[in-house]
Amino acid sequence: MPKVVPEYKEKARRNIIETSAQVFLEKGYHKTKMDDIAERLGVSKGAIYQYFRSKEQLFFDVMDFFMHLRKDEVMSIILSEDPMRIASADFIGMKIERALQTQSFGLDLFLEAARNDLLRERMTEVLQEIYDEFIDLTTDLKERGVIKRDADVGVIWRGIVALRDGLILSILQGAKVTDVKATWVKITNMLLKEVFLERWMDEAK
Amino acid sequence: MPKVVPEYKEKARRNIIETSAQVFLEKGYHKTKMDDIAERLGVSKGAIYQYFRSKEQLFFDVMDFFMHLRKDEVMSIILSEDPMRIASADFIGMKIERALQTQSFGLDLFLEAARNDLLRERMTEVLQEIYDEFIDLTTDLKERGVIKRDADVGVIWRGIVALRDGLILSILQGAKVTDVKATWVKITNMLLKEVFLERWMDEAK
Amino acid sequence: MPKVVPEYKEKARRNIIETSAQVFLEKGYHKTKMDDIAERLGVSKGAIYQYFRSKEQLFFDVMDFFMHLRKDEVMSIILSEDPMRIASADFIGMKIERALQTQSFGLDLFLEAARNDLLRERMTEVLQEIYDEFIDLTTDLKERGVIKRDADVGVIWRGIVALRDGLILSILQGAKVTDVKATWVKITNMLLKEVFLERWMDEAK
Amino acid sequence: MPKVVPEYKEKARRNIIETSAQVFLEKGYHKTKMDDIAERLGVSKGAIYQYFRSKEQLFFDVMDFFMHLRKDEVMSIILSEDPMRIASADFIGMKIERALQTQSFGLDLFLEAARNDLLRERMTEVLQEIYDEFIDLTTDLKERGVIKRDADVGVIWRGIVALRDGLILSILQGAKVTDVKATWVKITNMLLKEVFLERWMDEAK
DNA sequence: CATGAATGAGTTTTCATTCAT
DNA sequence: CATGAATGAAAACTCATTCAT
Repeated sequence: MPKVVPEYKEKARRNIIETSAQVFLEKGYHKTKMDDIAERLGVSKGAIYQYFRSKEQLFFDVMDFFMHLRKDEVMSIILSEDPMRIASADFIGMKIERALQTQSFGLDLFLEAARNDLLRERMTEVLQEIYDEFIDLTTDLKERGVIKRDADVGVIWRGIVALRDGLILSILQGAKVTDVKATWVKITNMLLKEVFLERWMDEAK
Repeated sequence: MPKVVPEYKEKARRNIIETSAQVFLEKGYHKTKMDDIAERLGVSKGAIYQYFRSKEQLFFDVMDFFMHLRKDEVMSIILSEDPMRIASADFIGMKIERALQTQSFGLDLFLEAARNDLLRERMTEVLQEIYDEFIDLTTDLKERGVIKRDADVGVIWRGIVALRDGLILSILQGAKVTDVKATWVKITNMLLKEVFLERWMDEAK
Repeated sequence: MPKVVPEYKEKARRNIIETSAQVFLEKGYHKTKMDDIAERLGVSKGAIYQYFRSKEQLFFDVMDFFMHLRKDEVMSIILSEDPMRIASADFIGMKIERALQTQSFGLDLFLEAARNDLLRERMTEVLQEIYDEFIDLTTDLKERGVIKRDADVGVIWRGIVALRDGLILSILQGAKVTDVKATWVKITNMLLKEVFLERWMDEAK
Repeated sequence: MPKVVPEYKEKARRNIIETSAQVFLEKGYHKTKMDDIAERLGVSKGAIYQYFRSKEQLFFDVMDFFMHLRKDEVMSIILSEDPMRIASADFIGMKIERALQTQSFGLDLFLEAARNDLLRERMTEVLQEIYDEFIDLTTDLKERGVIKRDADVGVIWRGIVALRDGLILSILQGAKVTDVKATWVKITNMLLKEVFLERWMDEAK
């Protein structure tokens, strides 16, 4: 490992954040010990403190990382050629799998973050950013005749996101995977029909 | 001699559970200290240990209490004369208010519970109980012509519950109350229309 | 030990302060570990934290204790029937002995305290209290013809106190005990002659 | 080939000592981190370890440096044409200013050193050196009729040094600057009168 | 030689749990 | 039974020192 190059430090930071993200995801914030993270990284505890002032600060930066992941994820879906694929069993299936693996899908981390004023503000900010880009996009799509002019896309989109999170939560509470998948496919289809013009939907299929 | 002691003990247990539930709701599981609970109860820490082996056991029983609360709540809605009131801004408004007050609405407690094998099983059980009663009820309603014969009520119900949880989560992440209310009203209406016969819905209004 | 009586807690606090004072005196603030104090007390570390929020707070209270000790000491000398005994080899001898035992006589603790704004203020306060009582007393002594009307007792008193502290410091730096004693006797005699009327000094002898 | 390397090394050592001395003075021994010193020097931590085995060894050498400073200071005063200037408000004023700036005037460093056997011995040694030179000088001055033949110059000198240190300490404990200056001027004048012949003192003015 | 990232032993602090009163 | 002081096993964080680059 080249330690003298200037980029090294930034790379190391990045590495710590991504590894910590994994561990936080698996064990939750409170059950994750700095020792756990250090062990996973294969370094000593002290090394982490060279990059992050405290566990709280590390969590802060991990959450920032998660938010950007989420944003990128949402954007990539919206901007994809086939937004209808959201309404597939596969789409939710992937989420479910990750939820079952990590026992949380990060929902508890977001809830933990919601208890912190600074992080809550940051979350609101990112949410707004996503929403703004989303609205720009849909305005364009309305003009191009892809989605209905009178559709309240904000409502539909918020509904889809909430449905996803709520269903993930139900999975964690023991709901059956098949039930959850069926629910997702049925309801997202209903919601998307409210938004997309018939003609376009047929083509998408 | 009347053996009042066992009854007293049960009452005391109950009291501890309900008070602990409050505190867990407010502060989350990990941030709640046995001291906090004892203080809220107005008793000494030692007293709690007379009724519960450990903090974990207490949490276990508190979660059991919560699950039954949830079940009762769901049942009372389903059995009410006017199931359509679910699809009102007021209904979700109440939830939102509580979420904002407690910073969690208990979602984090359920997630914490999901990490515990025993509790997760228990949750699945209760969920199934609710579902079974729900199916009984809807079979009856189909026969009485209140809801459509071909409606997949399971999907709709799961969707509504997931939507509620997901929207609460979005509130905690900083979404605007008005947006969330609008989303709830719009989508639950869509979902309920899928289930109830037109005629009945008009009457309900 | 009766633990339920209300006075117990105050007694325990007192005990911790006095024992900590000893240990701080012997090892200095930074080299004293909470473990050291706990061990000397014969209790666990945790017990100390039931009475003091932090090591810093404990130090604060220990310094308060020291200041009152100092005040009482000064007062008892001033109010004694024979203030001239200050100017004796025995008087400084006692201080020297304690300084050699504790390697500091607490001077380093006062210096440590001087770095803390709150403690410095508190020290100034106590100093002023001592000074005020001192002035009251000397005004009375002037009227009763014990000390000279034109004597600047403030200067003399400050000089004596400074001399004591400075000589203690020199002892810690390796000065010879006999030299220090001789210095003390000679100079304090000079200073007191400036203040007391001849007649009275003869009597005192 | 000129062997400049060893000279360079000595210069570097010297530089580290002087800079460390500053930092130790400002923050005290325990609160000074090797990082602080390295940063002030503008070099890396590792570089310091090329010249000093450990923080303790560095402190040792810094104290040696301080002792020589003190010795030089004392000697320059004694050897100056006008020893009476010691008894001026300006003289103590300078010390006070530095004490207030550094919050210690190094007293805590000397106390810290006093706890170390090796350093205490070293201090005693230097003290003795100063004292010996001092006695040589005063013997000469007695013969030249500058100071009284029967004066106990050792006592007076020790008194003055102790007074200085004691007053500095009182400043750090919150004593008023004007009070301290007045005390210094008054008492040093008294002490010097005991030593110098009248005639000489008049001239000095 | 210089660098500064990494180490790891130590230190403060917390808190569920116990147990003498 | 109830109390709450004491316990002790963590856990976060610090920093002098080392060593690969």
